[in-house]
Amino acid sequence: MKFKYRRIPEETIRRLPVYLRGLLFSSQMGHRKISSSELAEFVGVNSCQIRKDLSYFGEFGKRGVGYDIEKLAKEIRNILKLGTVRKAVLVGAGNLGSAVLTYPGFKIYNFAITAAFDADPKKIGKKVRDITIEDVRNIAKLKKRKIDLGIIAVPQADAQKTADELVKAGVKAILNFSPCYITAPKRIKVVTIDIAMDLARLPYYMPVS
Amino acid sequence: MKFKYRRIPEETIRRLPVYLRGLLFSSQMGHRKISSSELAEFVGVNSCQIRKDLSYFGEFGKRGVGYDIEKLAKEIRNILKLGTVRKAVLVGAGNLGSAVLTYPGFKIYNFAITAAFDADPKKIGKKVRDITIEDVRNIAKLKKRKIDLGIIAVPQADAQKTADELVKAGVKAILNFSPCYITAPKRIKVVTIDIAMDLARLPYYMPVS
DNA sequence: CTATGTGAATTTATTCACAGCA
DNA sequence: TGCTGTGAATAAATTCACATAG
Repeated sequence: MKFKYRRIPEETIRRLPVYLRGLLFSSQMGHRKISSSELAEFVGVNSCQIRKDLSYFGEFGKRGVGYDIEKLAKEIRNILKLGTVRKAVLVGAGNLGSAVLTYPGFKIYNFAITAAFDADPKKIGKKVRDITIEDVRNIAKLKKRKIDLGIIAVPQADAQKTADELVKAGVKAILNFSPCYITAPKRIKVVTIDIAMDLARLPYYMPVS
Repeated sequence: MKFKYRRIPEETIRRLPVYLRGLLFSSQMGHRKISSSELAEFVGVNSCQIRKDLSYFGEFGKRGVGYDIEKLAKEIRNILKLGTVRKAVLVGAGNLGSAVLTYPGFKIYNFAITAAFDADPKKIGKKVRDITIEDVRNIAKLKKRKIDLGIIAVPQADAQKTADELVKAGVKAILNFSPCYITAPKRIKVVTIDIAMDLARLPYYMPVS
């Protein structure tokens, strides 16, 4: 790389995990190397987009050949800082929260949910997998446990309050499943996943029938 | 509106449900009208973005005053074609699928999940809410039931096959929760929600500590 | 010859800035 | 005066096109 520092597009960062997923998939199929066009097939992104995205971080391929899958996967993990295990906490152990707690897809990115909280006395004390659900009023005590990530799956009305408490408890980023906009100090990255929101725009694209 | 037809940005469509959610929230707080800057506060989008987005579809506000909340909400519902009830089908009633099935947030967009399928014999025949889980091999029979939307929450390996079957069964759009890219004829809009994917980019934004 | 890496061109999206209406 | 609606300006992202390395 000729080391011209250029601003890295948000969209590029959003796509890197997609590439990583594609690489793992291809690797599981027994492949060792892959071209940008082959990867493009797997992930639904065009090939020069992929090359451009990667070029922000270095030269990872061999011209005329393609990319070594293991090597590229490692590079992407490195860029995304997925190298170390990250502890996460879940707040809100309702239907959606419980699904998140048992979701197997987090492990490959080195995330481990190590604590869960809920406000419902009936849930407090219960065990889901190896996690005992704690009283939401004790979130503050999390601080000692060095948790990097907060996952919010509480009702809309409690979401902002929960976010504030998580920030106080020292999380560095928040994944929000509550259907609302939440704010946090700008050093804390917040990503909101509102499943109804993605649903709501589908009819727009449907033919009038 | 002076009726110059301009291409409507994808991003605008993505934001309309966000505005709608903000309007409903504001309405619940007892407000009747709202300015673009007030709405901007609620939804975390800047005010001229909101005005520009709306301007693609018409003139819905009053200068010097703002927008009538009910009226604007109605207009947005109309643009998004949320006026009629849409039937949806869920395929895959695991943890995530079940959470989707019980998710309360779909109703405000006029979606109703009216059928659910699974491959697991232990689940087939069981009832979740008022839905009886059917055998996944019977998806083809859906065709008669005029379902608009397919929701996929099956393991990665079965996702594409499920999508193909849903397309054959006549769905007009697909919401995919499986962690993989799926293809469909281009008349069928596919939106993928991969919760691990959104998680995976958070460490990038975390300070090195 | 093949597939990468990348400036340049193009397209798409956002923000500015202000005219114009209530 | 206050806030909308919108061209024009700017910024961001994508795609082209090709020189370059293996």
